[in-house]
Amino acid sequence: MAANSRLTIATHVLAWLALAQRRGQEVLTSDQVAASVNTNPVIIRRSLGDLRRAGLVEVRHGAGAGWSLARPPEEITLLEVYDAVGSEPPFGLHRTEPNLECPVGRGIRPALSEAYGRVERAMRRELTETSIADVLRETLVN
Amino acid sequence: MAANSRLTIATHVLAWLALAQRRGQEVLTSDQVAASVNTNPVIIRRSLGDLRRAGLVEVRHGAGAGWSLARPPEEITLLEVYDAVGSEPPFGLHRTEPNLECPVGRGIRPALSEAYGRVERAMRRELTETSIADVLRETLVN
DNA sequence: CTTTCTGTAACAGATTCTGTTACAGCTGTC
DNA sequence: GACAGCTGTAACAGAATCTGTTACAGAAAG
Repeated sequence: MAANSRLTIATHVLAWLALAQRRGQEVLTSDQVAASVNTNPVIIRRSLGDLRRAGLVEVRHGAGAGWSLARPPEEITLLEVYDAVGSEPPFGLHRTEPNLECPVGRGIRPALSEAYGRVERAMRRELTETSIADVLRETLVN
Repeated sequence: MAANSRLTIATHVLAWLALAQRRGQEVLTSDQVAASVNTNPVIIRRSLGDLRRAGLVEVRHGAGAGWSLARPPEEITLLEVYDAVGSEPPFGLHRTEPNLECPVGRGIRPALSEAYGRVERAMRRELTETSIADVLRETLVN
């Protein structure tokens, strides 16, 4: 499967908004953001819509419209972005129900759910450790 | 995207082989495994092929053919299974190259690679903590 | 040599993601 | 209040991937 790039796009958008803000530019339009990400403005608006619903960005309508961060970039973690974009969990259970007459088929789904839950918690814990400000700092040294 | 169920299928297969072995059944055919997972035998053979290439199972040909674990189930971790089935990493970078004339576009890929690397390492560390024997034990109490 | 099952190719259907066009709706400014 | 600028979202196309299925050549035990 093609890896999911939604977290990447959303993080790119937020980092760019953070930098623009630091440079004194209050808002950016989806066209301006799209120019940095090098994709279609609608893709950016979809991503920004996710981020707005999660309370991470604000939008201004009318003339001079555009987007800005709703919170300081130091306080926005990658976990919030991850949840905002609504990615699928990394592992899925069986698509078709296993044979419930087999002892393994009967009990494996709760067993795997627990194991997968531990892995996802470890992943989420690590996503908490990086903020948009961290990403921006790392970005600008490269 | 539909979550990837390859790790689930492979783990199911290994747990079933482990239980059969404990019950004195030396080998299982792909048809027998498919009956427990409730899917097509070719799906199982594809999964078993991955596991064989990783050295986790052995195959016997000819009459009375079938599959068996190559190592004790206590020593097979979910990380090995995860690597064997060759899943995509959970996060992908941009599909199209970002705008390199933008400071964010220029530096964000290495920055994100590092952050994603930390997350994947946390995930892999946690996958090491569960073995096929653990999964089978949890499965049988349910 | 026969039988049994593996290994893999080829293909169909479903699903998902990105990218694109199009257009209605909101809101400052004049 | 009309206009202009940008958002929000629907609709659709193309590419990619995954599961499931059929088919068949190949290996090896007896």
